[in-house]
Amino acid sequence: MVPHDDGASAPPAEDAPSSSGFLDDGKNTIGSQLASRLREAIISGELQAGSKINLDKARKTFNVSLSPLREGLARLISDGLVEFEDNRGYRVSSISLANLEEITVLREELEVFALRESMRIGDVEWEGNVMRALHRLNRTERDAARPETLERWEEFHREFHLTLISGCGKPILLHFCSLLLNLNDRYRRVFLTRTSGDRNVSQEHSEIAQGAVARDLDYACDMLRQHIHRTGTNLRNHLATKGTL
Amino acid sequence: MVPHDDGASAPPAEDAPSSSGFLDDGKNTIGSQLASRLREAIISGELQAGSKINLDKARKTFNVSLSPLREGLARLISDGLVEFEDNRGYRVSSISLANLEEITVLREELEVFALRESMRIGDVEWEGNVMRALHRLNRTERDAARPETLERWEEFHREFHLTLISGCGKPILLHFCSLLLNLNDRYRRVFLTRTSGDRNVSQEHSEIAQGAVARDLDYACDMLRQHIHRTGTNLRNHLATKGTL
DNA sequence: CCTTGACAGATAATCGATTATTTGGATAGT
DNA sequence: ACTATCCAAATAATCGATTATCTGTCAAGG
Repeated sequence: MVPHDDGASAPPAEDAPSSSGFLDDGKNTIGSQLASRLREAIISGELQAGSKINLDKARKTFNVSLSPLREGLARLISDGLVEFEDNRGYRVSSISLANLEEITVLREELEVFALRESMRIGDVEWEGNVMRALHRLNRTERDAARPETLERWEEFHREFHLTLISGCGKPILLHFCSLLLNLNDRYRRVFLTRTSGDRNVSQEHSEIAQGAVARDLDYACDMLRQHIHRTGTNLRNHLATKGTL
Repeated sequence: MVPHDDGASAPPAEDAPSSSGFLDDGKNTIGSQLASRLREAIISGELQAGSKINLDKARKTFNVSLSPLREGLARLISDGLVEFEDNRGYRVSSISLANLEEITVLREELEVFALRESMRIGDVEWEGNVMRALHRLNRTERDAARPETLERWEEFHREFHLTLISGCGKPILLHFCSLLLNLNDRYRRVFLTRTSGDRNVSQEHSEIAQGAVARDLDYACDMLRQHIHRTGTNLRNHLATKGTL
């Protein structure tokens, strides 16, 4: 058995190919790396919603050739972050009130359903993963002044929600939830750099997680639904205020 | 230089299911056309589930270059019909009992939810579309001896189910349902060339549609759920019998 | 002044060739 | 015999250049 160097994500050297590293995991091809970079650029708001993606400029910006660029963009289409039309190219998916509301509603339906299934059939390892994800999340500070803490918090937050439903044994459902989470996170990162004053998000997460491992189906599902709903409401308000739609 | 076309080149405008399409195309690029051809090949079972897709062979089979081939395959990944791994290429998604059951369960959840929403907010035009889709479907014969009737029936059947939920005003949800329908249709086309004897599928569709336009929420949803469930059960039985899984 | 059509620049799609990676099999060492 | 290592064929990824398509502009005709 190979020691699986887990731990914190090692900062990948900018351009260091395989030479000495024997543990080169996932992101091997340029296309894959691009997909990650583009995804981050879109979710973080660096690439504005609705804007056109000029292949030539993108090619120069990222110092890659067309083929891997298209490859990367193709994956973001699967993620719902990029749209495409024949002969007309790619553009960053638009945001809108209706879109946000749909995402929220679908998260309430799907994530809650997945949580229920997880509680129904999840095993002890799942419980452990949930508690770990909760702990890491609540131990991570979220300081709007330091962007790197935001990014880290976002990562752990996403991880927490996915872990929560990871016991459901339904890969397609997990895939759907993952997409919705992606879409939702973009709204939060663009419009919400801090938590609304009247919420204690850490406590909300704790309540959900503890209800989940205690297999208190109705309680946990209700907490999760409210959690999602509150976030949706907050986002809607900020979108209405700041957004120029 | 002109790409020489061997005999297989069919008139590309042939399969125009666009009910209202005065603008003929949409399938402009080679990549788009390939996506359609590959999708049909997979759903119909021509390309066996789980099999590897050799790019070189596929390139020759379809008389295209690598770029559009990858383009087309990328779209099928979005559809869940093809899987991909870095440096290891593409393969047709596997089928399994668990996969079938998940698809069925998710269809029951999502399609029924979408139907309810459609009945709640769908307009008169939606009602009309439903009735038209129902009529076309029930007027189309399904003769296992003539494959072209099967294809046509499948097309109308898919169209019916999508139309039924098209009034819900939720594009992402519709997208999810469309994917699930794709995945489900593959099972049916591989394992069920005719309807189970104890079912009257036309009547089932009629009941759903009429309940829908009558806005009888609970009735229509219940009928749809049963309809999906029965299909799932039938498929499971055939899969257990014929399939070597 | 408005419409129509043609031209040119911009942009996307595709190709053929090249480079990188994986995989299976042969070979050498224990 | 068994394992590890290295090679070569197969396969995927990437590149640079070419071809096809679109889009805006401008001039001619009504």
